[in-house]
Amino acid sequence: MGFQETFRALSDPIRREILMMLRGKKMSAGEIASKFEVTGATVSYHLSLLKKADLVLETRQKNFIYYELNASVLEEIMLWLSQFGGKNDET
Amino acid sequence: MGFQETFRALSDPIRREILMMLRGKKMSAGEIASKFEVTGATVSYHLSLLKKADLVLETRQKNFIYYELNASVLEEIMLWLSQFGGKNDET
DNA sequence: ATGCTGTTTAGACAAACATCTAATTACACC
DNA sequence: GGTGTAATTAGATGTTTGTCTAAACAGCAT
Repeated sequence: MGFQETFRALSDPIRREILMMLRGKKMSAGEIASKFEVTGATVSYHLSLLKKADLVLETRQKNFIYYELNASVLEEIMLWLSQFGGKNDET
Repeated sequence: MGFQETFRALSDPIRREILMMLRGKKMSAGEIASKFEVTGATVSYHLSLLKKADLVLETRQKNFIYYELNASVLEEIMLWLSQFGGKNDET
């Protein structure tokens, strides 16, 4: 919890890419890792940060670990951002 | 430009606080710095990052430098965030 | 030109980050 | 119990970050 962790998590391109992949469907760690050039260990590290920031949820099944998006935190961020003029409020 | 810089800029509590201070009114660098415990040099460093991320604009006047909010980049961020379910789209 | 005030830049440094390789854990299946 | 596959954790390493002190720059006033 906390904006610090959330924004930091969102600051890395790999992590943003992971979140985008996760729109709609769950994916296993290996499946996610296969989409990147970096090692599986590195992707695992990124997943752990996303998990710590509460941006993804994990569920175990067989010996796979599936990740899915948790959009609720992103909505909090949107809410926070909306305090800055939001859009065209004062036409 | 780029989400990397923007999110990174938003990840620091001091920088978020500065942005909130700047809602509505311009403030000089010294005025901003006086609100924090850290040195003026440190605040200057944070301001430079905010400026680089295009989140603030500066205007010089006398020997003061005034900063003001530039909300447009924040709106881009909101737009990017809205791809993640936005709200309660699929009731 | 000299000095004063506001602000930034330079240099140093500890802490945090992203990445790798190697080792370890966690399950399932034979 | 042993083997194999999926994934994480540990340890090492180079880079980036946030902070400080001290120095430099920019204007204005004298």
